[in-house]
Amino acid sequence: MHPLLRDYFRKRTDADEHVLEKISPYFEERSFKRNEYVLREGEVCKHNYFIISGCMRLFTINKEGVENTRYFAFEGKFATCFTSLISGLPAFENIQSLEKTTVLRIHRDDFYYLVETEAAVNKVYRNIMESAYITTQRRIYDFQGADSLERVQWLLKHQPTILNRLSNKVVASYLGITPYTLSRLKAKL
Amino acid sequence: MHPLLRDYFRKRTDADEHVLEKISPYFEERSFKRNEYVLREGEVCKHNYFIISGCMRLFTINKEGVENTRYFAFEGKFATCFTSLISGLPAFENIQSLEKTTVLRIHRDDFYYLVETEAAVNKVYRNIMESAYITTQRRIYDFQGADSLERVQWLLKHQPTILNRLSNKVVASYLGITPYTLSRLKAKL
DNA sequence: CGAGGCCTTGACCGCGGTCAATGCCCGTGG
DNA sequence: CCACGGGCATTGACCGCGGTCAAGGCCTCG
Repeated sequence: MHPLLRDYFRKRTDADEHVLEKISPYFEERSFKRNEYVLREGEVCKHNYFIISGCMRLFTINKEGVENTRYFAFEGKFATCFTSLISGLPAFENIQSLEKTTVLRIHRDDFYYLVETEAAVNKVYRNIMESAYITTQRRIYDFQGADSLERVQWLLKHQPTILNRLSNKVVASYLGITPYTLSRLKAKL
Repeated sequence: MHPLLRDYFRKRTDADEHVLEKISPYFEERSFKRNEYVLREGEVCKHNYFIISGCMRLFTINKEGVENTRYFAFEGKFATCFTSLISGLPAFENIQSLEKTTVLRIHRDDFYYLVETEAAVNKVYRNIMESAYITTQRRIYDFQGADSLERVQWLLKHQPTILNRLSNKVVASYLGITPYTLSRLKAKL
């Protein structure tokens, strides 16, 4: 089992080496180029991706073509479109790699099989869902009523590396403002 | 076990009568008056509430005193502050009954004990978290970039009863607009 | 070297928030 | 039974934030 994934399980469960080796074969390594689409809106999401290196984003595109980024996943995090993975319905979200990215992916059928049969995976899954829920709620809470300046300051406080690592366009779509406004605000600071 | 709660488990698990009767004693009945606070920001949320009759809302108040309602729970739904229940940390959200409300509540310690030991409760919990996550994501998606008129139309389409059952003030805080704007838009339709 | 993509910056303006005034509904108490 | 008061809904006037559009510059890559 890859050391990053081993760490992930070790931090969240008491799974022993035997269990980890049992889980390991269900994951397979894949690579994506910079800006490659991993999942497109309308497709059914078949995999859960654990990121070894690089970065992905989960985002939607509304009917006017405006992008809204929900989530950035960096090394050592899972990324998938849960709304599709859970339901088996077509996704309304896209997943895109923002850098050259290497992942371990697990098929949804295998994943949910393990959730049902392996306590460690059940626990990790619960932990992922809980974290995703809390993070989402927290972000809504922090952004509600916040103007554009406050949103940028929020990012500086909570995820400052993002501002340097990723393009203005992508960051702006995360903050719910336009790249123009973001550019003006960066100039001020 | 109360028939509404029994239905809830029956729809989501294959738990038999024996299991349901084992779970049942962990729930206790409570009532709340109209507009009573069930949980205040800063308190730790100790219970998960299953609503038998009436209605509650989960909401935050930002530093300017503006309310933001996340979730309405009606009969036959669970309501709690998960961000606090999961972490054991003080809530940044409030829970308030909007009508005279009767609930079955279960203590967080009992609840997580059952999540660990009873497959049916584990499954129900997963189901709740998944639904909460999907609902939140869906709402963000539908609201992103939507102007005030589109938000009201969204509510008419998805939860039309809310517009009659609850006050403008509360509905507006759910839609992320002011009661003034909501009032103007209702006049138009 | 040219094309395309992104960043920057200025000018414009419209949506919706804010504030204030008024009216309505309803519960409470004299 | 009526008078009073508080809370909410309604509506008009105002205006500011931030979105839109356009132009220009820079960088990268083929």
